[in-house]
Amino acid sequence: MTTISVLLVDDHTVVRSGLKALLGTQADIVVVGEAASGEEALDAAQQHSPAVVLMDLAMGAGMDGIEAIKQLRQRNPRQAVIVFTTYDSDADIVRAVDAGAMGYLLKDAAPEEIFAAVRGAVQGKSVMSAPVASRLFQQLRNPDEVLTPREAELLSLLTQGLSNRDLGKRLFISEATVKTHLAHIYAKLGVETRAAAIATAIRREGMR
Amino acid sequence: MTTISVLLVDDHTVVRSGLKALLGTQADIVVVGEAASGEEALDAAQQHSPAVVLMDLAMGAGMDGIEAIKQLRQRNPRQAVIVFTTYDSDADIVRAVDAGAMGYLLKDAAPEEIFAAVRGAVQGKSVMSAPVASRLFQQLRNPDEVLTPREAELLSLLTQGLSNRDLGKRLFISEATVKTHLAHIYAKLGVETRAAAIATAIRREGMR
DNA sequence: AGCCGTATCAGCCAAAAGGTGGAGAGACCA
DNA sequence: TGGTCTCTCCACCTTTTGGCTGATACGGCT
Repeated sequence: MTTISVLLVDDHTVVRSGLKALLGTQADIVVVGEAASGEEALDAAQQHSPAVVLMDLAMGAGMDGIEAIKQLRQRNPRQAVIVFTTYDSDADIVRAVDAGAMGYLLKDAAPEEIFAAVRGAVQGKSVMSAPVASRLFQQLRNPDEVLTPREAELLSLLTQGLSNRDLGKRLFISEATVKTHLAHIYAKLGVETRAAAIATAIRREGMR
Repeated sequence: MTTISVLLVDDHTVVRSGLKALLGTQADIVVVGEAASGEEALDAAQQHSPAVVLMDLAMGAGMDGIEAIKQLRQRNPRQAVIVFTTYDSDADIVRAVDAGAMGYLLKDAAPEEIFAAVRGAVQGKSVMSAPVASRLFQQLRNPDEVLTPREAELLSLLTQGLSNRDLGKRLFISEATVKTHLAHIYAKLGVETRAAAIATAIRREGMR
């Protein structure tokens, strides 16, 4: 039996410690490294070449999880990345899958779920928590309401309270394009104003 | 040296596991029980009579952390409860302290911080994470930044995504008055736009 | 009685946001 | 090849919001 090497990426020491303890009980899984930020994750991945990277999306300052996934995938496409986060936000799921994530687990997942996800990932199988799966399922039924990756990215910045001008600067697009995206976002979220969009995004989409 | 018995309350298996692993490295601290909900916490506390309860505030369904703290304190006032949660929302901090919490730690706290908090708690000392302390300190220094009841009421409606006109109708005041209140709210929250105010209110003030 | 905080309202102006309609480029797929 | 999706951009216009400077009224505190 081949052992599966795993890299843990989470800015919470407690969570890394917990994952290490849980994964340590499995004979075929070995934690080869830990990282507390996106930057550290890239370094650690380079150094240890883990088969699987278990990564939180929200990491305080610096590079966020999505960006880290993109770069990890770019450097080594054979490395499987599993998202391990607290919230099942529609936008995050879309963006993570888009960035190349192989799985999407919630932090309240049972240990068996985590083990199964790690083992599945090395075989090219996607494993996700039930709530995540049901969200994706719902989106399949109403494809008109699914935000595109770009829209999700914009919405995420919108919830920071940025103006259209700032959004444009941040995303390197014109204010006109920002307005176009916003109009689409409003339609998909079923709201009419930026204020309602933010409220909906933070509450329903779990964006924070 | 007396050992300190601790009960862990968190709906995330990974977090409980991590806390157990970290606390297990300390000779004077023993984890005597775990619970995944407020209800379980009350049972476990009855059974194990721990000196300290480390508790998350957000726990899926059922009783929330604040309510659990109140009941724990009511049943055994000598038991110290330390909040161990992800967010440092003003509202949550106030409510937790009000419910009788002895400390307030964030999940990105260093292990040493957690140990110190547990040891401090049995001696009647309050320990809190730096961001939490700085929030409380800030409020003491700048009472000017506390919202008036009317402002809080308006802010609450604002987070529903209402326009100035709608706010006026809802509160039976003119749009001019709404704008005046908003200007004050923006100043107190330290923001410049309605969007940022909503984002701040929902995240920091815990309005939802 | 005078002061301060709170809540109410007005007018004016500049800036931002939203609505409408249109359009081109690139990717992807049938 | 043609259709569809996504992302990008523009112009024009209306509505909304925000900044500023005022004002009145009520209650509590000194």
